[in-house]
Amino acid sequence: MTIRLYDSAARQVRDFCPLVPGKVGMYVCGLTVQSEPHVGHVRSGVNFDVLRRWFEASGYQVDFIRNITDIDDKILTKSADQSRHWYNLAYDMSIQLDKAYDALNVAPPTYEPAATGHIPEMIEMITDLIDRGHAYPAPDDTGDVYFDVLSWAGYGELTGQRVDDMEPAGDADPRGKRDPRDFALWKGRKDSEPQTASWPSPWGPGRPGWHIECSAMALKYLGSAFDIHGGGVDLRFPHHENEQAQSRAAGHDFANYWMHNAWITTAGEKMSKSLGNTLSIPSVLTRVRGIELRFYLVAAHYRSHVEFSFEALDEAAAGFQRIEHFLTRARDVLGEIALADLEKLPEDFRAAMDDDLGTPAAVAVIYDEVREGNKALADNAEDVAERAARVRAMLAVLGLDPLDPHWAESGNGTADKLTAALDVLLTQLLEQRAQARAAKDFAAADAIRDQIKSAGIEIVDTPTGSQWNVI
RNA sequence: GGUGGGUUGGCCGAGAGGCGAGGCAACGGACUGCAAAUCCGUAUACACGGGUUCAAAUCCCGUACCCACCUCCA
Repeated sequence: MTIRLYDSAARQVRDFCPLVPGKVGMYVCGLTVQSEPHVGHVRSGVNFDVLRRWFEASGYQVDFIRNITDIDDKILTKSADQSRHWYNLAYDMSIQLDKAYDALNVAPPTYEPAATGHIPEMIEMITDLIDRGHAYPAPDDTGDVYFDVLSWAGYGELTGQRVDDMEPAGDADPRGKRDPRDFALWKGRKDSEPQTASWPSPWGPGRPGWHIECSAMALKYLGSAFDIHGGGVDLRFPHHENEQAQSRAAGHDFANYWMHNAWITTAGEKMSKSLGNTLSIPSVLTRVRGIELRFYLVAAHYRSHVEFSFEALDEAAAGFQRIEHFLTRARDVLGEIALADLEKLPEDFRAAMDDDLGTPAAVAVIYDEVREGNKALADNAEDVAERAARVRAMLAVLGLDPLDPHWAESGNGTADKLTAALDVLLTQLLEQRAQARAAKDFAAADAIRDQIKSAGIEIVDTPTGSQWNVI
């Protein structure tokens, strides 16, 4: 069975053929840590986490590099506005980002390199580009170094654009450029910028341009050629176009496949422009749990534009709870639920995932299994066990297994203790209600049920007795 | 101006020539003391106009509207 992926460079779905059999090297552009992470930011994290998990489930050994860019124009501007050190802002935001990823069960990558830790590697690559005639230091005294776009015939091929149709790059003062579309590899330090934001280089003190860090870090950790490069669609141009141009101009094959996830918008606007912090991860998590937000993101195809709404988010949460309830009831019957072997994943599920990560169809398979499992709950424990194990395994591939300890609310066992304490109290109440029902004192029975419900706990009556769930 | 994507039922969201993905909500039924949960069933779709075809939501042509990128962006 072959995994097929949409390669945005080829603009079509291609069979995935790894450069080294059994191994995958993937590089994903993480964030520029300049503001609090919101729902849009983490979509990319979740989507590529699912891809990574599917590769691993399919038997690949994955080397997954996801960088953070911790120095750039915006970090300097914003930190100055907030009267704080730029590195404090970047560090603070990277901590927030880690928390957001953790809240959504986005597994840490193999390594998360930061741009500022790789200045020598970047300088080396820039030097190489100058030696090869594809870059030049600005002739003025700015200390800038530019990539020479016209010297590289392949420029524009990733995004299917002709250089003549492009607008000039605005990332630096254009006076030193040979061509207005040339982009900065190195930015000479300006007097207005903090000393701490500059590094020595053959061209004087300065800092890296925006794109070079990814080329340098991908080269260092994944080698001259690697399998997959990913990121949000907005990065296709200029970021990825420029990365590919500079890496190939420096003699590297670079990425074999390019994958881009689509946007999440609100009210038709992309999130980076709108709504401030109302859609920050901590804020959204006051409304739904992390696992529900992740389900919302996974239930849509990664290349589909998602129009975010709280109504749709609530719907997704309700839908996910149906899956969870099946597992809860199955566990009550079975004691515990095994995790099915990956070879036993339903064929439809595998086929959906192999087809360019068809998570919507994969989720539909989970619902089919849940429906059949719910039926079996009445009289066929063996069937329940098999189906529940498959549901868990499918959810685990999507990072959505509710029984994964990652989702436990606290790491110190408090949640378990509280659950045990509640169970003691509720068992007594349920016993009282059972006696009332047996005596046909339904008013008393319903009063107990209402009281429990007002505490946010629902009662599920089954032929073998009553159970409780926190709603 | 250049490049790419989209418009599917009350809502979300798949699919890509023939059998109505799935979910949420709604309605009817089963179960229940009544509910809840669960199961069974029901209805409501492919932006518009042409064309190709035995057959089009799907392919082609045209139109409308929306969105993204064109050097800040996940």
